[in-house]
Amino acid sequence: MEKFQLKSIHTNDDKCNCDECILRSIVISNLPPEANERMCRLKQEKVFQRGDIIVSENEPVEHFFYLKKGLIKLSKLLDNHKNYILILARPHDYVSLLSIFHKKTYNYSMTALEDCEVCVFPMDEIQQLLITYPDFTFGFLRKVNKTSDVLIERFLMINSRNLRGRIAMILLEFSERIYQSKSFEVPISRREIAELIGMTTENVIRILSEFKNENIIKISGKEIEIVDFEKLRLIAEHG
Amino acid sequence: MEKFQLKSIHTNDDKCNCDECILRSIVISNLPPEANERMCRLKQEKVFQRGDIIVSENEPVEHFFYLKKGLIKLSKLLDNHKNYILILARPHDYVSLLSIFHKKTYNYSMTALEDCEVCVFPMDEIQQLLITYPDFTFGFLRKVNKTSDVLIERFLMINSRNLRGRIAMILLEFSERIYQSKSFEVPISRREIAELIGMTTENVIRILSEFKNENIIKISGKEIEIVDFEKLRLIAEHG
DNA sequence: CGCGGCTTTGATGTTCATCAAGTAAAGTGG
DNA sequence: CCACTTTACTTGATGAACATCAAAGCCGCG
Repeated sequence: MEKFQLKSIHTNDDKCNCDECILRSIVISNLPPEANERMCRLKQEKVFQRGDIIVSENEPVEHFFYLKKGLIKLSKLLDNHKNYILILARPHDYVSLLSIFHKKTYNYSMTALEDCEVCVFPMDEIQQLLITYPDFTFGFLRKVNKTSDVLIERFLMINSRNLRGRIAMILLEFSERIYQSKSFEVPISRREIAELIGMTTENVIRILSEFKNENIIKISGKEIEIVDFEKLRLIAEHG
Repeated sequence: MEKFQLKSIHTNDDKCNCDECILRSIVISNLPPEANERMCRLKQEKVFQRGDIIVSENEPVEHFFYLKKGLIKLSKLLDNHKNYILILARPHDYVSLLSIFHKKTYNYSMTALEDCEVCVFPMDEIQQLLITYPDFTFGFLRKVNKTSDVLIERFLMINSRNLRGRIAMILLEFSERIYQSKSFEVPISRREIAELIGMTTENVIRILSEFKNENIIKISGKEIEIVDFEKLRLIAEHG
């Protein structure tokens, strides 16, 4: 468990490229210019490397994180020993909004699965902005709603399917949502796949092998190529 | 499936008892008086009877509902044939906030499990209030965050437990969270219990019988009394 | 009174976790 | 850089947990 290293921080006060920022364009679309400038001044850009923990469950909420680039996993420890991965998230996904407004500590951990660029804002300043600009708050409200809906729907889907269906789902998720490519390098271990879709590591491996033998996918190590989308979709649908 | 009957609506323009309303005291604590009055004017109180559908999945979002009194179930149809109950909710639980700000249609159905009193506000007026009073929006933000956190945690707990653990959990939930009593009348059918904790009706019944034979609970029909909280908690913990 | 939905119990088979054991890969310290 | 340890991956065998199927009793309702 590598902890977030101070050395990996890299602040760029010189150039502010917030104009093209997704955060700005989506959450805070129609804010007055001075608010944008304020956001921009508050912002610290940090770079996290694959494997770095961005935030840890139970740490005090002192910053709001916006994932600008990269891929992260959102996870949670349950019953003090079992780890669950809730979802893998890309920049648009706003998982960092999930519970920060009602708890003083983070409810979930965020870990970088690729090298990530993250915008970090002091939480108290964000709260100040929320009070000042209702549009801003409203944008957050929408995002928070959407984020949890996606999570909930995913849970229901996963749990209503048998193991083959779950593996099919996650493979399609990698291909379509995360990488937009029929071949990709799985960013997590087999054990983590298991934690993500609620099954054992052994069965993850077994079913991946089955799919390989049925010529649905090709595997070499972490590299997977989807060969037969039709079959995979059928397996994912039926459950 | 009884549909929401117009006859069951009952508007009380005469007396406005919003002063003691939980919604007001929690979400909109420090609003100026004129905002409270506005909320009060907008409000329609409606009464739903046990079994009434308060809102249906996929209906357009035109109202914001606040459960003032009673008990409801939040449910969702998946794959067009399988029904899932997400959670049972009491007035404080704000499940009506779940997805209304990012979709034009309701994402979940709400059904009255007891006779319910519900405050209904026109959605466009709520949005107006949100724009006008940032505190109001911020209160919502906190509640939305909390609501989804509760749901997510519950999902993880349920799915990490075996069937006996799940039944134990739900029994404790009834006793402690919903009724605050060691004996209660289960407000849903065995099949609905199954839909709530992801198992089959038969096994719900079987395990309830086991618990009865092990002198953990007493059952007569829908009436359940918890006899041995210790054992039940052990079963719920271990999973 | 008969029908359909809810409840209950039993028998059966499938799905899945667990255990075990072995290989490969990756990190660690001398 | 090599021996060593640990972690990840893989396959097979076994049994437990759970869903499914079947059948019957119960109750409310038209």
